[in-house]
Amino acid sequence: MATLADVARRAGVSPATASRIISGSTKLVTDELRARVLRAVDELQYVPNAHAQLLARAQRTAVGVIVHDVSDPYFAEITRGLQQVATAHGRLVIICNSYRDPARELEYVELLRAQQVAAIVLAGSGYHDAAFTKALKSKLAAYTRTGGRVSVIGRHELPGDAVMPANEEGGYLAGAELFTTGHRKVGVVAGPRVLTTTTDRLAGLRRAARESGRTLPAKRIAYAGFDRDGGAEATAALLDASPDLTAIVALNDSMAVGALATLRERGIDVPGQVSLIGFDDMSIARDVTPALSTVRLPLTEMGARAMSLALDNTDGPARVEPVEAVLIRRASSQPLTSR
Amino acid sequence: MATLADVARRAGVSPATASRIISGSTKLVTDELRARVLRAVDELQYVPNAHAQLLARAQRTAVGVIVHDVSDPYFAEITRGLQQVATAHGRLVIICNSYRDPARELEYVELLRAQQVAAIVLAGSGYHDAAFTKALKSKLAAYTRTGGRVSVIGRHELPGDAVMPANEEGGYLAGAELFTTGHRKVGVVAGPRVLTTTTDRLAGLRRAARESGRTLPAKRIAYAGFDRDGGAEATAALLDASPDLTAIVALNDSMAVGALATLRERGIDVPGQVSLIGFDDMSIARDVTPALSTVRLPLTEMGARAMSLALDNTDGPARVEPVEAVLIRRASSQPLTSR
DNA sequence: CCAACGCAGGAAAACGCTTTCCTGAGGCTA
DNA sequence: TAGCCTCAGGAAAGCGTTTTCCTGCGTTGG
Repeated sequence: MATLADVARRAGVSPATASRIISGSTKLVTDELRARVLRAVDELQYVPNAHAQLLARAQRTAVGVIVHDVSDPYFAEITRGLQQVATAHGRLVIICNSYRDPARELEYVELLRAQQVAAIVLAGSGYHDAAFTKALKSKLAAYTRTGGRVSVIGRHELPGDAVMPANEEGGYLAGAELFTTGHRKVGVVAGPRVLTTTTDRLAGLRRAARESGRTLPAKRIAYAGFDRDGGAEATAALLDASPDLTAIVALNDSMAVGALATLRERGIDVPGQVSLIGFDDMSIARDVTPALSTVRLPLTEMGARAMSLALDNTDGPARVEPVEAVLIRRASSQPLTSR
Repeated sequence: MATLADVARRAGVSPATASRIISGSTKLVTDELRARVLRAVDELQYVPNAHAQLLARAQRTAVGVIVHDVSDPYFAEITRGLQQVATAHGRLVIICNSYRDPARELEYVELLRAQQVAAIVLAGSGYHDAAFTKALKSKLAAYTRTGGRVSVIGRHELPGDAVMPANEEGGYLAGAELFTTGHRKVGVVAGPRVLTTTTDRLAGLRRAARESGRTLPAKRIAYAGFDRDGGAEATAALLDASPDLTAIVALNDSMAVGALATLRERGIDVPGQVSLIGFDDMSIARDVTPALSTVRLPLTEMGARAMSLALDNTDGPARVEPVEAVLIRRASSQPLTSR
């Protein structure tokens, strides 16, 4: 691997001069030397060692992102927004997949700190796990204390700026849509109960039920993995326990797609026999049949805003940016009365 | 930011000893000192500077991956495989999105080289662009010359090991399925013509046509972006140009989903009036209605194998691992004769 | 004609760590 | 008791950059 010293030697200049030319310092250098150095760079195919640079200039440029899984479309969308803003600012982003493992999440905070990132964005849902939250808090605090910036999507209990999707409100919208149009027995296909996303969305559904004088008994809530197969599985469990459901809310669109598969498999017409509402409005929602009613969250924008917060290092109290949820009516749900 | 020196001072030992304890050297150290150092680490919330470590031990540990876009499900799947293997080997992976911009791809090779990655995996399709390919080749050669490893998915003309999906064969399978069951006018919804993936798959389709004594005239091939909206757009163009098509092949599943949307919009029954075959067998293929016939490529496995190749640094000639394509028959296609 | 100044370029310190090499103390054998 | 070996721990030399500070030359102005 060619080093700066090699380049300097070949060009017959000092490393100092070579460095100045290569990394564009403001200091003036003759065109003559400049040309010699650039030629040497070209001939040696020299690329500066980023780690040495980082060590020498005390300037951190990369940013870190911790998500549950980039290949999950939900996070893919968010990540797209994060990337957009980061690249616009000339920042490299390091993406870490925690695969919903709190321990791994903790490790990644260390790793990003070790990488000297300028900011860390936590894009995954929070956990209901006091010990873990405390540990995470302390690690993040240590990081911010040394000048690192933190921003999170959701989970307000952490230090740093936050982008707060209206999960509760979104759950409420979905619930209200069903309960106010005659549905009484509504099942919920829910993600893991340890995730705050799950509980927040559920809380909204409960509020909607309450307002319509209904309830959401435990047997009408099935928890499973936050993906397609989890949705299929939970829906099967739900239908077995309460065959008389007239509507199902899935707590994200992936699960809703799984629900659709199970319903189709059992020959249950959607929305004829059972109405279905998803959550997130991922692009697949338009493409399944029937098209999925869902609660839209502007995922890409959420990512972009979280990164903007992380990169904007003005002091001051932690900022919280709310993000609105809006109900999208499509073909998979209908009033019960219309039967 | 606490440094190793701070820890050493607090523990009353030399930096050498502290380093040995913290990064687990084989050298023996008394339990007494060990305890003091670990306590200091804990109190100071010390995390070693990864860049300084990298500079000191001349040992590269991260690996780089260049894809078109992680949030595209095709690459998300591949990336999942890449990550799995990398994490199993204790490697950090740096993901770079080129967004199908050759210039950016070139830049990222430099960047990864600067980051001293142990290997670079190129997971995006190749381009038909001689100047670019030459530039890329030379940059990669400079990298391998200094001990870096390169592996690519597809595009065999680059140096290094390769995982070669059977794109041509897959195109052939899709084409044969249609041409041998009575379809004569088959349209193609294709990705950008500069991508080798597009041309390889098309070549397979052409071969199938030829074998059945048919052709694939230019007017029955519509090129567009390799995503859902591109598929919708290309399908519209195709139908306008040739209203008498009885089948369409989309060169990936995202485009197929877009095609489905356009067909539905125009009230054209699938597969009643037009048969549709996609490519890749992404999970969405099962979930649209009708379920999509498609050519399956084991994407996650391809990623895993590419990373394995990249990480296995035995010398020798470049290895090429072929990956088979298999036709999956679902509801979106049927023989023409059955009408 | 000399002092002062401007400016191009180099020497060397610093960044935070690892690791080789060295030191000195203790324990063993003869 | 002398000599040697073992072993814990420290000093210091890197790793590849950047950057501060310094040098020495050529200009300029008085």
